Amino acid sequence: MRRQYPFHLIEPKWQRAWDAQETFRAWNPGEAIPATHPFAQRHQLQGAEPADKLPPKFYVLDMFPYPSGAGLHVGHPEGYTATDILARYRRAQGYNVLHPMGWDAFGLPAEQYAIKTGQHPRKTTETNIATFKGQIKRLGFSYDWSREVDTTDPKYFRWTQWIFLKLYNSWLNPATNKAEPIETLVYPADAKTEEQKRAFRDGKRLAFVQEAPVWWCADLGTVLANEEVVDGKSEVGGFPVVRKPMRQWMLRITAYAERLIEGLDTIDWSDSLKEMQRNWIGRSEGAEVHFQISNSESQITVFTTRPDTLFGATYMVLSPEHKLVGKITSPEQRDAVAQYQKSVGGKSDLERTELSKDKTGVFTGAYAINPVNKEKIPIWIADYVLASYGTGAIMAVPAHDTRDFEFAEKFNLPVVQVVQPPAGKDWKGFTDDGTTVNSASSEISLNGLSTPEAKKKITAWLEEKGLGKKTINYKLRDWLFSRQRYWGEPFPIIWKNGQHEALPESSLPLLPPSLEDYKPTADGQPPLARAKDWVNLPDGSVRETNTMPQWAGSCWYYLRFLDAQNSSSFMGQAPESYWMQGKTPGVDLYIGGVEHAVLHLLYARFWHKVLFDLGLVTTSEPFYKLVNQGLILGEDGQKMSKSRGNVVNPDDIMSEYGADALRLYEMFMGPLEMVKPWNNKGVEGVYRFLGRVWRLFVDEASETDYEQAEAAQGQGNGELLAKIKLSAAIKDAPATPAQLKTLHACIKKVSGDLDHFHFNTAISALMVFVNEAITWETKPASVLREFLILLQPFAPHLAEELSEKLAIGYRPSAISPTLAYAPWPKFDPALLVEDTIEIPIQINGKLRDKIVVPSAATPAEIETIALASEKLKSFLEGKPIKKVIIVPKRLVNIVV
RNA sequence: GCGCGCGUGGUGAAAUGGCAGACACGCCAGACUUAGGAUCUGGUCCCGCAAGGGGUAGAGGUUCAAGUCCUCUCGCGCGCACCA
Repeated sequence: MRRQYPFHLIEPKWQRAWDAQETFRAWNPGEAIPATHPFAQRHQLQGAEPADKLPPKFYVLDMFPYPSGAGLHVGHPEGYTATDILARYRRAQGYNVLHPMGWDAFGLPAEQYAIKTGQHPRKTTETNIATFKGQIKRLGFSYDWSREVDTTDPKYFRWTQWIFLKLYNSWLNPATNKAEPIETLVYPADAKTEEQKRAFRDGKRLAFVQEAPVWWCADLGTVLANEEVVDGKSEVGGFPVVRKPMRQWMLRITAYAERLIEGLDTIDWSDSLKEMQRNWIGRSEGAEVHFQISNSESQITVFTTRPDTLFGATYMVLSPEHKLVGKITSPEQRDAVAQYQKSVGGKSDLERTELSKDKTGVFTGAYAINPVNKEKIPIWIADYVLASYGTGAIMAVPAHDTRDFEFAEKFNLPVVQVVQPPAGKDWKGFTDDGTTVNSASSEISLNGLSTPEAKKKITAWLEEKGLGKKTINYKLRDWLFSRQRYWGEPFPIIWKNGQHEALPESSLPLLPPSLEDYKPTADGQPPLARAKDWVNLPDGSVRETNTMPQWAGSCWYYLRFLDAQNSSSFMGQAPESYWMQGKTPGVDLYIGGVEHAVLHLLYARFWHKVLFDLGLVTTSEPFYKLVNQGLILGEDGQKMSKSRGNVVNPDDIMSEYGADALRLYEMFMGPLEMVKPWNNKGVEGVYRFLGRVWRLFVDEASETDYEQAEAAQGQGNGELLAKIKLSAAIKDAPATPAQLKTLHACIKKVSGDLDHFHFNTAISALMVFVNEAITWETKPASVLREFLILLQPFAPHLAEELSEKLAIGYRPSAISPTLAYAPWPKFDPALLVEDTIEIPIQINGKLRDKIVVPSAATPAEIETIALASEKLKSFLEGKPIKKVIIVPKRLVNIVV
């Protein structure tokens, strides 16, 4: 396609101008703002101002990217453009806008590249960041680059390590339900020796060490968190994972389960996203019930959400890993049990779930006593009971639980009805609420009670008898926080005589050692273990050789942006309270992919709550409003991937159509949250629109001059832009009422749509304006200037260039260094009022005619005019009018 | 299986319960042109020459009025998935 306008000169020109001026620098309270800065001029600020003299804040954040070697794909600019448009819109409205960008740069690819080539991951990371930054800058986003952060920069991860120490040195006080410094811990009376106290203390820390079965991924050479394992495979790469007991650092996120659920009610996220988090946390209310084992001292405790069905418990099941299995198994069953345990243990979780259609299990030979009716019920082990959930043991009520029912059918175990379903439903396998039956002993009867009533009554009875208690269980597990990798934050921890100990804060940052070889050691030790000089300290203690997961750096980067250069603290109190307090507490708008719904967003909320408890931040939630942009598919409607060959490269699009066209297209495709396919023809469409905007403003003859000069001199001479003159149709003339109406309809629509993130319809409103304005013989400069302010958030380069030309032509004194701080126009409803309006007339809801009435017409007048309509005559003939409905200014409906 | 979301032209999509299809792509016709993958003008939901009729996955319902609200069915997408 022929070049519609010289974006190849315009875009670099304005990007350089913004850089030189630091146009988008956001100012903290107390920072000296140069008088020449457009922000100071717009708000008449005199240098350093306290928070209460600054305009209200607007913090708009992107999920910062992992700078991969592949560079940007078209999905990145989607969210980035949306936030940039809103940043520019709020800036024009007079907000102090914080819009930063940085790099989530620790991660596996750089490390794997290092293993292959020996190149230090630092080098790869720097190269990739440079690539990403170049591409992002080419899009003309209004980021404050003075706040750029890089999670792999020691000046940054120093504070990641520092926050880890805060976690390490804190515990959750159940009395206050808040994290407190570990010093406030009250030791139990039986912890007398320092050793006992230490064990107690280490068991309370929010960062603690656990020897536990973890997901080991041999291909990645590391363990993974539960959340990083999907369908029994690693989320990254899809490699097999196996359960393996290892010593690991854990973070006690489970202590915050309830608050992580409750906090969702205070923030503006989509219902589906909140639901995903709730599901992940997986709260369920129920009861723990203790079952005495027949002929034994031991008890089995189970968790159930249906204590009301206790009378229907006809057997019990332990998970194969349950610690009582060995103890209670009868001699006759010992071989069978051992064999079953072995076969299950050898299975990966993938195999376990894949084979789940068919239930398996083995009888232990032991019996338990049902506490409510004293019946002796057999104890089985089966892998459908998970070791990691609840108590790892269940009471089986086959009549009213699908899984138990399948198991009972297969192994011929008794099925006893205890819930009566509503009429017409079979009680076998009925799992919903009903009426309790067959549930009475000499001590208690639940018969006739509804399921919720029965739950309450039995739970109270169990508590009274000491046989159980009400319990809340969560699916959420503690966060496995260590990785056997090189390219991550080293733990500021040393081991002395087998005990861990924190390094002092003053020793941070703790840098990773340099290595020749980045592979884990042959005996499965993390790569850091290769650096003997680094690991072994003079006093005989050794350093922790695990590193933190990639999530660590992204858990708090939004806080570092508030005060990115601070070298004495992770961030200052004053910037924090200015940027995080406001009409919306926390980040005002956070946009990113839904793939972070349960990982990053849950982890970051958890850290934030700990920091809140410790008084280090002032809001209980980090991200007030969150929007997930929808995935962009390839032109074939399939997910973009190299193997399908349907990947669209933003660089190619920018070379051919310019950054403004790419920005505009990304937003014009459809609603931000929707999944939508790419269509190159669509890019051409918005590109043509930008061309029309260009031609609305410039003089054709002068453009021909420019084109000839460029053809003679070669491309790339920005000076030539000066040859292009403003169109002679643009005059410093008063606007006609019709022109003002067109403008103000556009102002209204664009403003309202931006308030609701309806970028696509806002752009269509801009198109409507241009389609109209291009027909005007005389184009008032004042109207066009207001239009450019509306266009600026979407296509900033073009808007700036045309604004400059307009200023040179008409108000040389008003040449602003940028349009970015020009006040957003206010629409005047009075200008939109029409003298007459056209309203439709319906008969029985069907459109029959349209009439033109004075807009001030009363309902009675409208009715008179409507009934006089010629067209209506044939439809009304012979039919009595029952009713006439008049909606003022909207429509008339005649019911006959 | 459970939960959530969505079904509107040839395509991407618009539409506080009040004129369905704004805006754009594509297509058709025309103008300007040596040329057109540029630009401009007009047309474009379906049936019908027209008058008119039909139409928002399907069936029912509420309403003067339903793409929009309610019930069921079907289809698609996403998430969770032996969580007791």
